[in-house]
Amino acid sequence: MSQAIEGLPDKQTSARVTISDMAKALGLTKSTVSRALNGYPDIAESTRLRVAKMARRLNYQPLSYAQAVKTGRTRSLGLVLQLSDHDAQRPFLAEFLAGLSAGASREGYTMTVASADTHDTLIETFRTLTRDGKADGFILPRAMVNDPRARILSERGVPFVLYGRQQDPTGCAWFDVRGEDAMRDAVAHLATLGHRRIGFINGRTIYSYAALRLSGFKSGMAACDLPVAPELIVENAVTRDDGAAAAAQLLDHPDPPTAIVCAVDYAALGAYRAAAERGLTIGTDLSIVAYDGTQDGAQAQPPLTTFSVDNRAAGERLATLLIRRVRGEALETLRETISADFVCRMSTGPVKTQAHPIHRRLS
Amino acid sequence: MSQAIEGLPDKQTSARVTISDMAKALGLTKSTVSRALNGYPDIAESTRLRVAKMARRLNYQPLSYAQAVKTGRTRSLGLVLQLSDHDAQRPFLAEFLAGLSAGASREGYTMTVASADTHDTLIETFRTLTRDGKADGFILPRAMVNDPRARILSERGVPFVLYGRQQDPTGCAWFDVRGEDAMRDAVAHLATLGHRRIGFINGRTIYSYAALRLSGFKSGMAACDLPVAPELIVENAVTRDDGAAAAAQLLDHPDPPTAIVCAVDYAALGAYRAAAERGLTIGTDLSIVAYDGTQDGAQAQPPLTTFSVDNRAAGERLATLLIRRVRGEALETLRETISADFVCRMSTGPVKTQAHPIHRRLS
DNA sequence: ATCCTTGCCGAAACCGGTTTCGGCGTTCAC
DNA sequence: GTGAACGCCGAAACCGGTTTCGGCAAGGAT
Repeated sequence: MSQAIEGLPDKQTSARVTISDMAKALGLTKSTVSRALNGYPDIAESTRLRVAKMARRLNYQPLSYAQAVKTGRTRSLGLVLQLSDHDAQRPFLAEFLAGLSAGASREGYTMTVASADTHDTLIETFRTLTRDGKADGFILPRAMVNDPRARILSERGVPFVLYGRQQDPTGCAWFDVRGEDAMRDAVAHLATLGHRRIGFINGRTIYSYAALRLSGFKSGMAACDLPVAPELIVENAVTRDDGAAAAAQLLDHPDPPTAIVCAVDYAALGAYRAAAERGLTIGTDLSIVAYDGTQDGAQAQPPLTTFSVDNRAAGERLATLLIRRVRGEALETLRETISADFVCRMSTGPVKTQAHPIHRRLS
Repeated sequence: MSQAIEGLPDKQTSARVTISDMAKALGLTKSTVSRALNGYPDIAESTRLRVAKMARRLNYQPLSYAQAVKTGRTRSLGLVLQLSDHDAQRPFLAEFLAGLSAGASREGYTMTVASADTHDTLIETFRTLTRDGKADGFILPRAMVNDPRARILSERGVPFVLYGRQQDPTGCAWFDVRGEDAMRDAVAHLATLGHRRIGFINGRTIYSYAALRLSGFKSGMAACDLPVAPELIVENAVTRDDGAAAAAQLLDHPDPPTAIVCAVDYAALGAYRAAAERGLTIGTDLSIVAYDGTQDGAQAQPPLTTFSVDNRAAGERLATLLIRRVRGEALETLRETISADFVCRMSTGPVKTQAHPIHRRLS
């Protein structure tokens, strides 16, 4: 099948080194070479070393798809993009993907990515991808509270790692950034600036991060001896428009907050708009802390105080965790979390005592 | 190798249909089945139909990696992300990738993506990816004037398709959006608004799009009988900062432009900043037309008049073109361009006759 | 000395496909 | 009626690996 493509030299000119070449060069059979390379116990340590050395000398690397015929594993990690997420993920993707492929390639793995628009095509994609051995396991970004992807893959016995956590950890490996800690620290930061009436704009509650960040906000309030006002909590805001609407609701309250914690940068950027429409200056009349560390937050006027998450690093960790999972490591050792980095910029400032004179609280 | 992973059912429970199953079900040999499926001429039309029908009934799909052992082709398209592009690509990537994988999966292909940070790792990545049969061909986003990727792949006989064009088309298939037409139309649009002194902020000249867009700008000026002022042309501006600096240079000129065409949305957003610093209102004091159709442009104040490119569609086309290339189609039939869509928003307006009274031209 | 392990490796089957080769039965020309 | 050509399919080799099985030689126990 070496049908030369018109105008191009034959691909086969740079011949690959096969296991038979190795065997010939070593005076062994290919079965021995294979077992030596794969760490079988019935190979003498001395020949194992000889084989390894020769492999390095000849730059031999087994063809993953030739291996796959027998083993069923192809040394590639799957990622299925969900296009319905019109909200976030967009700016993160490049960094995230770079991290994933870096982590994968370090172990000789590659990333295969597919996409799906509807829920049905999503599970169908997982089905065909695993059936056809296109991926040995999957990265599942944006863990949901009841994640259908995790359920399906568990049923089918396909390894996966979540970006995000689950209440019920059975069957799940994961990596996550502790957003709840960030929300707690956000409240603490605002409290030291004198804010006592603090609102919270949460992200989509279908995702598991939302519950965590809300709990972090609440525990932060409790830690500062501040009451949590249910009327100052809005959920499911992830876009600028969402954030503007949510912030409008908070700011139009008879007893409005002097500060808002947002679970998502873009919601905060929407809050900027709502504030501007009401003649409030961010950082003085209204303080805002968000979470994500997007470029747009840094570029905003004023620059957004937020918690930055390193999506590249997350990708790297997820890839290595998944590889370890594929290799059979136990779930318990495959759960990691890290913290987000506080980036203090200009959207937070000391509370303005006379900010809302009419509705001022007497506490 | 069916080592059950702890806590998960065995993957083999959902047994695949192999070509031997097909052969048995049809009372044929697997060689006949294979040739029937692959369109060999020595198979009776009647049996070809029987085989095809059975394949559909049994939902048979040959294992790509099993095929690859013989054919060397694995039905996957490669994409290598260059992390050095800290500028654009970021927001496009999700849409672009979605388009790629959609186009690929329609033909039974998958996308394998890798990343590289330096130039050396870049070519090394291509080398190993092709050597190990991880991809049958490559998508090369952001064509450069002298593209090292195209050179290497041509030498090695590996199929590829450029996103962008080349002056020397030999050996190259491509897809591109005609940015030069957009720049021409941008000038025409500004000219009908009365602008005569128009600046141009170009993108990176290492990329092939820059020369095209510049020529489009110039031909647009010529078509409107406007002189091209070399002092009003700045190149290599792709970020906000770049754009701000470039716009500053133009606006501080003794005879400043009343309108600026930007080859890149983000540069235009930087120009917004430079204009604001000089007390100029975008849309009245200074008109700006850009190109890309980013979200940030739409969100800007005022919303940016720009040319929107459909990166999802581009990805789809690129994938199908590459597949056709891999299948051996001639290069000449594998070159496509489309036009960008003009999105008229608020950053352009009629020229203000007394905009810069002191330096006003007497033309 | 014999028997049984044990360590170590070769032989061969196997995985799921593709591709070459050869041969059978018809059909056609002469 | 015979030979050649052709249409169609089976048999078998092959691709580059993995894995099972068996056997040889050395060493230890008896």
